[in-house]
Amino acid sequence: MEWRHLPPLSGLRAFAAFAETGNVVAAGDALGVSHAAISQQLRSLETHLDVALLDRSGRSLALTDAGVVLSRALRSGFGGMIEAVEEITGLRDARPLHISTTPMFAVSWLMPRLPAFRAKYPDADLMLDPTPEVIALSADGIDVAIRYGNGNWPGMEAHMLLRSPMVVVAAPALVGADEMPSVDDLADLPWLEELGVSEGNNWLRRHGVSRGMTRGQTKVPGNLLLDGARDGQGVVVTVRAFVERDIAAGRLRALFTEDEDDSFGYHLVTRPGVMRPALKAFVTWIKREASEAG
Amino acid sequence: MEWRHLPPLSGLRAFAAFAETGNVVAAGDALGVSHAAISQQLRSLETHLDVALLDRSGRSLALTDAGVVLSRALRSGFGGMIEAVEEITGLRDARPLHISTTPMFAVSWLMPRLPAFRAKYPDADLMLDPTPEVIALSADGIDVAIRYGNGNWPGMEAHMLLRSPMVVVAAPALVGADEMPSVDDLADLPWLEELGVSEGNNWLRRHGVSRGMTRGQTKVPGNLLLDGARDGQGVVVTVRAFVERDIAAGRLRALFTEDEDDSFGYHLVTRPGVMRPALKAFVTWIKREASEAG
DNA sequence: TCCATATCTAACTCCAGCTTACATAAATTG
DNA sequence: CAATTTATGTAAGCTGGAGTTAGATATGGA
Repeated sequence: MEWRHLPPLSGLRAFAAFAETGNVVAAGDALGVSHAAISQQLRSLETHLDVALLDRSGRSLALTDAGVVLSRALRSGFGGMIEAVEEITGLRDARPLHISTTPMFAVSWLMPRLPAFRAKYPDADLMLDPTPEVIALSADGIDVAIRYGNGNWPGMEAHMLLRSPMVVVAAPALVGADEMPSVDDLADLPWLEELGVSEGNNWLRRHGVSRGMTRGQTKVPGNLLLDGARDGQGVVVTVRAFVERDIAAGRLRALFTEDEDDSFGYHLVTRPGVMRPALKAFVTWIKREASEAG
Repeated sequence: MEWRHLPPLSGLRAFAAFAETGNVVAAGDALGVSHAAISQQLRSLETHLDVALLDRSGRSLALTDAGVVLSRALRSGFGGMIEAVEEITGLRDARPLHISTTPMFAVSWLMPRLPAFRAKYPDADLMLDPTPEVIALSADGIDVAIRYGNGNWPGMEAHMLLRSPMVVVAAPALVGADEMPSVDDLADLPWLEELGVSEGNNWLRRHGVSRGMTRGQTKVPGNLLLDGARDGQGVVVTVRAFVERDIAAGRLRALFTEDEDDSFGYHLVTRPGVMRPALKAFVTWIKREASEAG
């Protein structure tokens, strides 16, 4: 280990806290010190490394490219350390299982099944983080994440829970029951989008759709998205499995189904390594639950 | 990030250095401080966490289970930080590519091919670490490892270079040219083993052989192993691909070939993420080299 | 232009973390 | 079994890193 290359650790800690919070005051709060302390540490770290980590134009600080690289390493580095400390001091056992998922999956799949888990493992405490952003598992104390994708998360282990393509749907009230609207028609219709990052928005971005159609978009909270679609308030991009029954019942029409390889779907994403008992129980349970549902 | 759970960083650093070196004096040298400083840091870390990290019975310190857990997290945590710092300060580009491999593979496969790489990329500096122990790539600044296994390294990306089972071989001079020796006969023959951890020793351990046959073992440096086998000095466990020609020419006889699934072989093991240019060149080159050889 | 909201700087304080020197304890050896 | 070697532990004092407070400075928006 090349310890000589390791800068003063307090500077790294301050920088990591700043990168996490985005401003020096909040970083100071996070570490329990004053904002001036953070400011000094940031400056001394930059002079020590002789690398610009922060872009000081403007009244707030932004990370440079080098700063982003460093902050990522620090986030996972300190995160792993904190995790290990929690592990050996027993803080981790006492803490509830943190499950990160998207609002869409939480509402449509996970929450209806949770009572069964609670019944089977009454001792396990769960904590759902329905945060749509992709996060580094170890840094935030997340035990397991459930994400839509093709199973390729570098450094992570993924297990398919629900195989399903993306689909564009709308209520017959909006697009009519018979004729298939053309692409141009779709662009003229109102669209409902989920707030923030979500499966649907990722799909739109991947297909470069969002740029072309700035008009007629309505941002709604994820849990209201499907209700809005059924209600004819707009066109929605979502995961097919969640609207299968609506389509069958005629409440929604599938306007376009993504014909990707069938590796896309919701995956259980965990870190390699040993799992604590509560996590193991949850993972085993959800895998069985998924295989029975599929 | 739960910064409250992070102990004083100097204590963690001292502990990591101690875990790496195994004694307080060497740890002090590594960090450029006195042994007393390490000793104090270790003690204060233990009292801070209220967890026994060190077993103080005997005159030297040993890690407890909790200590091992923590040290692993620290090793990879600090390692990643150092790596990121080297990255953004440009120290990394200047440094030669570090390739960790086993002596067996280095001698039998890699080194004969290296001149071709040098000819193609004269600017790239290489550094072979023929260390048999499995190491954490990021902590020691290793860019890529080449290891025998089934491709399952959690958190790593593995690419098959040379598919081959293990085989037990000996010279006809030792076991005769015709009759196949029985298992009991084998136990009576002298065995050559590589020093330290190696593919062959791992195989022996996996099969529980080493315990039963303490007599007649000779430990030799890896590069002399095959010469000794051809010379009739003992029975050797090795990777079949390296003795294929010796077997065909009658210099060695295959006494037993492992009939495992064909996922076993030498793999190129890298960390997920972006590679620096020199590494990318090497990886591309060695993959092509391997596919042409196979 | 003024105000709110940021970050930066200066001066001062203090204790974490270091060094040196000595103590202690366990293996090793004659 | 005492002497020696080789570890780690402890004490005491020094010093600079890391923090605080208070005030300066810069930017963006009303």
